[in-house]
Amino acid sequence: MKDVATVRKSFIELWASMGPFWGVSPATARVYGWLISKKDGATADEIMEGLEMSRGAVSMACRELRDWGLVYTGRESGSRQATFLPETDLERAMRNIVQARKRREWDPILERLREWIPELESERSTDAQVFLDRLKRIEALVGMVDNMAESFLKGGVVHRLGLKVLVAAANKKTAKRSKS
Amino acid sequence: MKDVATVRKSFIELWASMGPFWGVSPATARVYGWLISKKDGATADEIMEGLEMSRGAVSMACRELRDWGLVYTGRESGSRQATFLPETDLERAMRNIVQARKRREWDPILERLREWIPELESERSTDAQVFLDRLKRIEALVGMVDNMAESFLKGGVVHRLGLKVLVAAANKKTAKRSKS
DNA sequence: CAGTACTTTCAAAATTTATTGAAAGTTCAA
DNA sequence: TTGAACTTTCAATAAATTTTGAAAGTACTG
Repeated sequence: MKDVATVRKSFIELWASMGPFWGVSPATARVYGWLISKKDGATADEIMEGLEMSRGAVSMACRELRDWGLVYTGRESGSRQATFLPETDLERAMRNIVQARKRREWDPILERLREWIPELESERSTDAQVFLDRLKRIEALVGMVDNMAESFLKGGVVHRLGLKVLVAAANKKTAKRSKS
Repeated sequence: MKDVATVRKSFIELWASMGPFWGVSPATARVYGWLISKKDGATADEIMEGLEMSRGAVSMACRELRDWGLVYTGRESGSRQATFLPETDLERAMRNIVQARKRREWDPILERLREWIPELESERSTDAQVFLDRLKRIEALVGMVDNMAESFLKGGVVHRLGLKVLVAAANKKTAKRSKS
């Protein structure tokens, strides 16, 4: 039986290692993980102490988290010190991240792909035609993922769609099992 | 009107910048992008020349791409030199990557989350209870994404699901427009 | 089986990215 | 308005990652 502190520590490290995947540095992710694992919000000083980070690092991390909509800044009355509160609705957190990254990274990609296709249309060489064909396929695939992301952002697709997929997957498994 | 060489160059740089997102280094992604943009496969020397990379770098990149199932090694008869051919079915390429990353990164995460939950069940403090509750929510969300990935890997969900989503999104848009 | 053509490895160098902490900036109670 | 309390910034430093190329390894040909 492990105690809360041990699990918390492991959890925070796991969360930190997932940071780069979501587009934030490990230190930033660590702060979010730490906040999630605590009952109440925390001040910069508490975070500093809890994670052994410098004041500057905590400040940077919290600002980034606020930009992502993963942390809110509260203010205890009678104090000047800001209190940081994590977004605990993880689905909303996920949506925030997906939305921001889509805008920053995905949309420009799609735009550039769509720019290039007409530019190659008039080229005659086989080489150009093969390249054009591949660009079109890439555009189609990227566009589709884009549409899925769009739907996800426009409301709880996670619920509507996730359930459908779950059921479909379950049915498939059963079907396969009964065959063999 | 831009020529093929210009578009190719831009495309390769875009592809390189997407590399880290998929889990490969920019140099590795650059090689794949270059291969996709060419009609035929290429030898290590041709890649070296085309991308101004060292022999070692090309060798590393191609090995990594082969590990991911994104490049096949052919051998021209009468020559000792290996020819590298890209996987041009991008949906399959995507599936290869998703599968590999899921196994390497996602599955261990889920496993650890599921390990921690029972360890906290017996803790009494409010702090532990709040943390436990959040872990459970995370587990549910991660588990759901996992199921979706699973379905995607088990066959052309991209087609089945992607179309549904597309249609749903289109319907929604229409509905909204007719309201306002 | 020896020679040559090609490939892979890996330690060192270069580059990129993340972190720190001291200084500048901001806010608020009095 | 002032000064203390707190926050942010950013240049310097540290860490991590990527790239290179020379040396070692492998396999094909005659």
